[in-house]
Amino acid sequence: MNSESDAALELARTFREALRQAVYVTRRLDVGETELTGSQLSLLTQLADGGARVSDIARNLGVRAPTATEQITRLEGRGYVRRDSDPEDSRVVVVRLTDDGWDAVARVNLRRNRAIAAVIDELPARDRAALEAAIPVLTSIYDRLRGE
Amino acid sequence: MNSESDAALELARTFREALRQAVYVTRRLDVGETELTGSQLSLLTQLADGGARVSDIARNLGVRAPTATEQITRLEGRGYVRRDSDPEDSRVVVVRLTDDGWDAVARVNLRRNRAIAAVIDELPARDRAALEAAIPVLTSIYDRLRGE
DNA sequence: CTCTTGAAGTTAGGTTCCCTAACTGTTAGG
DNA sequence: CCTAACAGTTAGGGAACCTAACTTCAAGAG
Repeated sequence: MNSESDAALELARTFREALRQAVYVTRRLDVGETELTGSQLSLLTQLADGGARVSDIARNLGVRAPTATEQITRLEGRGYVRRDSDPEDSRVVVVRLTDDGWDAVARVNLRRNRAIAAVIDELPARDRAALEAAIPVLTSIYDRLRGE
Repeated sequence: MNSESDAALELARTFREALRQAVYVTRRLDVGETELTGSQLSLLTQLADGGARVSDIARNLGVRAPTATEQITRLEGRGYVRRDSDPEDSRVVVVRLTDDGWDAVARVNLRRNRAIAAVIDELPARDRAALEAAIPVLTSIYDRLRGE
C-alpha cells in the first residue's frame, strides 16, 4: 500500500461522489419535464446521426438488448421512431427518428442545455475552463471501454 | 442569438453527453457487483459520519421521503442499518449503520474505487489533473443547488 | 444441399428506484 | 385547546434495468 495508489484511490473516491452529485443536479433541473425522460432522450439523440441497429443502441447506452427493445417500443408507440428492416440482413432492425422524433429531440435538448448553461454561466471562468477540460478525458475513457 | 450564448449552450451539450458517458463507465465497472447497488451504497456511505434522519438522507440523495423510507427498509432487512428513535422528538427516526453495514460500506467502496482507480491510472498525467480539477467544480454546483 | 452454430431481436417475468397522494402520529404556536 | 405544520410510512403505479428462453435468419462445415 504505497502513497501513489492511495492517491489514485482517493481521486477515484471523490470522482464517484462528484459523479453521483452531478447526476442529482441534472435530475433536479429536469423537474417538471414530462415530454421525455433522460434515458429516452439519450436514445433519440443518438439517432440524430442516422439510423442504428437495436444492438448498436444497446451497446452505446450500456444496456442489454431487451432494455433497448422496450424503450424503442415505447418511443415507437409515441411516434418518435420507426423500425425499418435491413435489406441485406432480415434479422436486423434499423431504428430511425421520425419527423416528430426529430422535433422532440431538438426541443428537449435545447431546453435542457439551456438549464445547464444557466448554471454553468454563473461559474467563475476558471471553473468553467476546468469543466471544459475534463470533458474530453471522460469521453476518451468511455470510448476505450465501449469497444471492449 | 449571440455567439456567447451559443458557446454556453455548446458547453452544456458536451457536458451532458460526457456525464452520460461517465455514468456508463461507472456502471460498466460495477458489472458482477451484487452486494450493493449504487443507490444503496450512496445511502450507506452517507451514514459513515454518524446517524441521520430519514429526511436528511432523502435530501442528500436528492430523492423524496418515501424513496428513502423504501431503501432504508430494504437495508434494514439485510441488517446493514437500524432505526433508532430521537429522545427529543418522537416523530424523528435516526438511521445508523450496524457493524455489518460498516463492513459492507468499507468493502464495496474499496472494490469500486479500485476499479475506477485502475482506469484513472492508465491516463496521462495531464488528463488525470484535468479530472481532478473538475471535481470541486461539480461539487460546488451541487452544493449550491442542494441548498435551494 | 443439409446441418449446426451463432447472431439479432423479442417476449416473459422479476427487481430496483423513483414518484404522488393520502394517512398516522407528534410538535408547537396562537 | 386547537390548528397548522412536520416526520415518516403506506399504497399504488411507472420507468428502467436485468436474466432466461424463444424465434428467425445467416453463414460455414461437411
